[in-house]
Amino acid sequence: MTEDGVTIGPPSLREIQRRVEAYWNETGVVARALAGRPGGPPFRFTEGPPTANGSPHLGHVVQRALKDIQLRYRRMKGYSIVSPMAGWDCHGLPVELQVEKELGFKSKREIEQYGVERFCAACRTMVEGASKRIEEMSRRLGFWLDYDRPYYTMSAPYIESVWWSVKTLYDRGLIEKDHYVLPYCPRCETPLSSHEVAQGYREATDPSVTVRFPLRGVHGPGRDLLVWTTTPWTLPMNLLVAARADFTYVIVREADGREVVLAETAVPRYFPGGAEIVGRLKGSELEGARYEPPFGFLPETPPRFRVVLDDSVVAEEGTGFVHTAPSFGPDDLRIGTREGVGAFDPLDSRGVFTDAIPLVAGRRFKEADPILTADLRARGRLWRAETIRHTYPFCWRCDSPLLYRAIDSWFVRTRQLTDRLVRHNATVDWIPAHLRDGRFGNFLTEAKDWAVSRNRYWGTPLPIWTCPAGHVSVIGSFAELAERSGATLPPSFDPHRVDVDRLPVRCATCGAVARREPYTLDTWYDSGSAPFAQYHYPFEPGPFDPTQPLDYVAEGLDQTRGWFYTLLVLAVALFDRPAYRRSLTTGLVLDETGGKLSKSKGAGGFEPNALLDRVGADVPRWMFASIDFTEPMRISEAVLQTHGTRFLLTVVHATQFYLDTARLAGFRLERDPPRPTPSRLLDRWLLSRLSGTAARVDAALERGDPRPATAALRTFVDDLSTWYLRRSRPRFWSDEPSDDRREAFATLGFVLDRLALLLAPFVPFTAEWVRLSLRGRATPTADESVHLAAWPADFGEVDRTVEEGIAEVRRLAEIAHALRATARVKSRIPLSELVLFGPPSAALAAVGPEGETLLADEANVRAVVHRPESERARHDDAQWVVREEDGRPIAALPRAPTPELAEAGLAREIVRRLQQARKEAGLSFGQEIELTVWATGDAHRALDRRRSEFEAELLARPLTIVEGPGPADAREGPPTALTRFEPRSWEVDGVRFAARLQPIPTAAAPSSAEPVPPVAPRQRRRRRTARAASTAPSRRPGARRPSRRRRRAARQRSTPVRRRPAAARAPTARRRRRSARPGQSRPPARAPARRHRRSRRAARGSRPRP
RNA sequence: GGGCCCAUAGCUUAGUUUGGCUGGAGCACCCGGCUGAUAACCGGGAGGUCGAGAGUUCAAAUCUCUCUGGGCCCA
Repeated sequence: MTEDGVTIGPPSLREIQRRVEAYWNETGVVARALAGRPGGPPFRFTEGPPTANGSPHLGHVVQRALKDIQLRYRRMKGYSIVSPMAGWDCHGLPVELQVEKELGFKSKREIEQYGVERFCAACRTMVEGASKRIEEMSRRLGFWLDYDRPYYTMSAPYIESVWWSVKTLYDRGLIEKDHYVLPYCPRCETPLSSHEVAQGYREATDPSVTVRFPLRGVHGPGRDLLVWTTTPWTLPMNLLVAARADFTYVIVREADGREVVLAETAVPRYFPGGAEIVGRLKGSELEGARYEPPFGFLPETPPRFRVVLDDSVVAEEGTGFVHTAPSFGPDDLRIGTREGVGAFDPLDSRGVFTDAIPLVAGRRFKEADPILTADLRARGRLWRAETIRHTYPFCWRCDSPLLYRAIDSWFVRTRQLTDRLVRHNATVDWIPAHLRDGRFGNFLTEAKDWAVSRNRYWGTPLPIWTCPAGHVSVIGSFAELAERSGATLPPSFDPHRVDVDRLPVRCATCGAVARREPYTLDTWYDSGSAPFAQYHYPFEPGPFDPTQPLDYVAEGLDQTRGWFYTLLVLAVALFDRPAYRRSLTTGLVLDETGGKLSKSKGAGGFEPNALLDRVGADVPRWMFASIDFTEPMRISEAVLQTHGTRFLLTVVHATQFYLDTARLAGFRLERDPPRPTPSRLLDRWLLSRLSGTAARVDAALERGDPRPATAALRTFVDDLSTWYLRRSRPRFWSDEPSDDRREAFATLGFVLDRLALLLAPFVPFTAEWVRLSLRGRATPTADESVHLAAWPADFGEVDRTVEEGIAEVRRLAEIAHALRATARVKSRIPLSELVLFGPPSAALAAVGPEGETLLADEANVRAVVHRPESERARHDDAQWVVREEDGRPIAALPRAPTPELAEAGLAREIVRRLQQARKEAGLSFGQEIELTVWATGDAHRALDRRRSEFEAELLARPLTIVEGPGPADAREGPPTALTRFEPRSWEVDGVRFAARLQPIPTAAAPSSAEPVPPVAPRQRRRRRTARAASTAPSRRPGARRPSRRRRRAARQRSTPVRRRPAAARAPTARRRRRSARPGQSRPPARAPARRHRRSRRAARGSRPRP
């Protein structure tokens, strides 16, 4: 990536995001990608429409990231995405309540006074605003959908398609009106879906009363049934008492001589002190027993107030007799219907008692509890009154206690579909797999009929009309509506309640004016229609194929009861097929403490826009594709770092290393470079690793699960950065355009180019930057985008021999490092040989001398030699450290270097200190210096013999070597801005030396005239330590003495230092020489020193040390 | 009350489908080393009752049962 033709780098992740966004915007890449390649096979997809009623949260981010990964992969594979449309779920109670809140409304009456039309217009405005916010977040996240032509569930064509489906279902007998018990919010004056209810359970205190129901006839008088309830307000509506046929009931004589009847299992709960049992009978013997109703407000016919048998009665709580008020419980209604006693509901739509129950007329339902209880007590009917703590449902939006009541409602007869739902679901590939037969399968078999009507305003009007004679007409299109109403629909026709209800629809059967059923559709019905309704099917030709399920959907776990369910029901009911082939389901996103990220609580630092501002899109994308998203996800800064930042920075810096070195070497990567065929072992190894990684990534994405792919990529990038590059650096620094250097660049360039392709679905910004940077064009065109490139068709071969050989080299290198640690010989000091006992392993032998060279370099030994195990004895412990495993010798290393090697090591040591001193003095990489070194004895000899080497590596012109102890005022430790050019002294392993370095002023680098502040030494560590210190104490209460390192860091912190941005540093003469381009800010690290050293060594015929 | 899922080092996790090597990584920590692409890197160390218990088996992180804790759903 370039800016004004000048390479800058390495950029931050945010900077990468900014540049890539600009490039996409300028070149129109997104539109081209969305248009797809003509003729590609379809990949069927539908965006699950988010409810447009609030601000985006992290839950949106995870699903959008995962969807986008799959879609990008399919696009690169040549599929045509059907459809890439964004979509918005516009209707429903959440939207209405949000608007009510904004308008300050508390009841439906206020809406009607305000005007339904105005109210719906306000809903529309709200939806448009909220959808823009989610759209904006999605765009920033890099989720490429067609946001310019989205589907809205509130649009006229969409609604018409929904109407078509309602009519189709009705014609198939799958939609009916029924009287059914539903959770009902008296404040919102509408039944709620189970999905909505589930969000509102909480602990509540309610009355718990046990009431006497005196028996009549053969079982009475003088004997009472004990009946328990937590809803005394329903007692006036009691019509029956249910008992269970197979329970044993006992008759207990009380102190006053009266007898009560209850289940035997309930006796310990009701008579903890023991009971006088005077009789026993089976529940079945009580069938038909008549009793006095608790209140006398209702007529006794049809035959009410008797004991009936039902299996819903449980032994665990209550008395074994269940108060049955058919309008106020599902079992109650079922029993009441079965027994033909009808139903009775004296509450109005706000849950207030009507005059039918004079005792509590005008009271809200719960307010009746104490009044009715007092009345029962006064009449001697109350056996016991307590309170109980239990979970009770409240309205998830307005917090009113809900009630269960029977209400007229339209149902989709999903129970008629159960077999087909289960059968089609069996073909779905669920990720995670257990959902298929577990939670989702379970839900399918247990699901009740789906109540789809809502007594509300902002929703798809239920297209069902009833005439006074009771004839039902279902209208399935706007044309039909026009025909039946004799009206011409204006172009601006808005198919919501007001416009639709203006039209005088006539009954198809008798011609009378019919009235529309005054309901809106459950908004889940809207979204479940998305696969066909987004295309206005069947009214317009489009890509929707009714025979084909979607290939892929991805949503949160909550959608098993929501969208996944309604999609399936409608797919089965309308098209008799599954709705999707594969479903990826994510767990909940939690904050770092494991708490919910609710909108009301706010999402802290993880609010999507704040997060995107902070770290860009690729970090959360990579994170969500890496962690186990099928379980609840605790998101924290640490997780973000571990699973996001770290990986991306490694990719970026590896790329930047290539860019810097390739530029100086004048290497240019071909566009779409062919796979090189290098001869070097390391290169072949890297290519083989790439091949294996690519195959794994492809298999994982094909399977629809990104996790194995990100795991493989993480390992690969780690291998690339920490092994391949570490072992290959000198090749890239090489001054001569050798075959070796060319192969190194060709290999790394090719691998990074391919890596960009493999990363593109996951981290589109970073991948784009890598790809474009490699091409190095000042103004890249859309054609060059990684997202318009084809997924690699051929992954290349995995070379097992090479991979196993390198694995063996790495294993042996670890042993060699361990031996050095035991011998306490620093890596910097070369040793003569690494001895390997026994014949070379097959893996090592297969990679030949090159493998051993690699091992020798890594171990910093002059040679790797093999000796028979029998020679173990010749490697005595005084001279050697030996690694043994299971009593057999494995490897050995000399305990000390030869004098010659020790001197070479000492020289390295001094160079290393002086390089560090250069850095600490704030000198740029190419700055030439005037250097004076004072040393005595071995150190002086080591220096003196390597004069030219020192000059070259340290850019010391001139270099003065003085035999002597150096200036008395030489300081130890890192310099300050003031002392950085004054003499310093060091002590290394008992050897003292001192040096003074000063920059040589040049026209281009007037360093003494324009002082450069010293670069902070160990800046990284200090920063990290500071951070750790700020967070650690809370985690580690046991106050330990600070480590030596920590104390050292604390000392260093006290030195004020400033760091100058790299770009601000003056260009050097060297850089000017090497590149005609202006403004290059950073030549490759250490390039000058390494180059000189390597070329001289090459001339001498010795290997460069690692 | 019922269903599904999860539990491996301080944190993130591999291994569990199909029982078999001394349970493997990364971060963090300690010691040492290395370091001008990297927020790094390399070696060593410490840290694990594989949530608890029981069972099956020659052998259990893995299979079975029970329990505990957590999550989600249903009621």
